[in-house]
Amino acid sequence: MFHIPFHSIRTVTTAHLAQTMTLLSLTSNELQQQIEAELASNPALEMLDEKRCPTCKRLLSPRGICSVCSRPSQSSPEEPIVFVSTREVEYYGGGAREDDYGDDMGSAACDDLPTYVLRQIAPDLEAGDRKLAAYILTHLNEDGLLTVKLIEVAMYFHVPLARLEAIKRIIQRADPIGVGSDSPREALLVQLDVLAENGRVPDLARILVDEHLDAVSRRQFAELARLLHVPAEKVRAAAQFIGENLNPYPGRSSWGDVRSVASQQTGVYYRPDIIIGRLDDQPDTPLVIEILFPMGGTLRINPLYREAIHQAEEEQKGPMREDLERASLFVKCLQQRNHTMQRLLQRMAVLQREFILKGNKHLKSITRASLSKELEVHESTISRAVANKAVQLPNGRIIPLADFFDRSLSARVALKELITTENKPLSDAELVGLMAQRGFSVARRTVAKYRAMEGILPAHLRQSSGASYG
DNA sequence: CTATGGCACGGATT
DNA sequence: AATCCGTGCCATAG
Repeated sequence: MFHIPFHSIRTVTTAHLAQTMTLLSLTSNELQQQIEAELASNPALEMLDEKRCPTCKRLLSPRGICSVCSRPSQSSPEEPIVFVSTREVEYYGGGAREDDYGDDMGSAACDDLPTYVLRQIAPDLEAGDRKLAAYILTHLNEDGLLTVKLIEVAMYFHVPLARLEAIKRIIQRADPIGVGSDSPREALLVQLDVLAENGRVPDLARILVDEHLDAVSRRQFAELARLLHVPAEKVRAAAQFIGENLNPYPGRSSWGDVRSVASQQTGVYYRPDIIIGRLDDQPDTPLVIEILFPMGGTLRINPLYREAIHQAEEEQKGPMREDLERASLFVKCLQQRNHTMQRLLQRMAVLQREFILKGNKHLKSITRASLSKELEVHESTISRAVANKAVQLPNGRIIPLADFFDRSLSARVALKELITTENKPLSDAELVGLMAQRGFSVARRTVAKYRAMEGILPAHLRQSSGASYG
């Protein structure tokens, strides 16, 4: 059964459970819609203005306390700070309706991706440019790449090419970064630019992507090293960086079939629901985990409405009571959801600290079941809480929350390392031995599967990446 | 004969 | 109860 945290046991109805469960599995933008709908249909609910912390701009708790700035004297940096926040949720939710986006979007009732991108960039565009952007966005293929030439669009609309190029540049920097590029190469370059602004990027990466993408994907590191007059090791490192941080097909990062497409699972994802950062961006400080709440302000029951019941006509009282009941249920469910998410992430951050800070290699395989035991909730609660949510890590990467439970990720990373540093192509059977040494006991067949997932060719088709003489 | 990929089964996960 | 994942067996390619 469903475990309720002790302090919130009270009027627990089945409706409560059902609604909490559904709310739990919602993304923050879905939650936003849910809340908006509820707010619109139920007069007993009201949204208080948001109050923000003057120093860090994060949302204050109803009592006016900022979770970050006035945090209790943290005893250890291991303990993460977890809180619900609205920071950085900058939807163009205001006046934007679908019909603002122009009429020429074709019959293709836009997939998620075009609308999603358009929402982000709409505020940055003139009204006229929005139409152009919408047009461009409807000509993306499933990989998120452009299927028309800008020059054609320019002729079609009779606008200068430069204007379209400017729009394209804006699109490319929107969330699945690199979306709207002409080629995987261009997408990668944009991603590199953006990453370079936020952090360090191997200097080789750019030239590799720009001029030698083919060779990189064939893993001809030795030749590249010779060509570029740099150590092979640097080439490998840069190539690895590219593989881990960039995604040549920005569109493929949508939910669902992530793992089936070989080597695409390290993609760029959509808007995060959770942001993990470090306090003041200092190393060795507690992790700050923000569970994004899609709307500013605090949701509560309208006290005036409660008053109004007493003065209402007798036959009105019934329906009004119901409204009130629904409202308080909804608020409770929301609190419940936030509470669960907080506890979940709190625990998760402790368990997977290494992974969060140092990357895939350090992922511990935790199962949802084990976590549910620790937190004393039902397994399905964890499942729902984890489903369909994206986390932004301190290094800026956005991954599905479910990746925290990937049983084989660290094994795959190890495998990739083995292969990229091999001197002669190793057969799957040989890899089994090496993997065992590193603490991964897997079957030969499984090595083959991991290889496939990472998009690594079988041994006999692999270029020797070490010295050409064996 | 060796290295791989396909299919299918069973146990774990959801 | 449905689905996913690791693995064993077998066919096939080199």
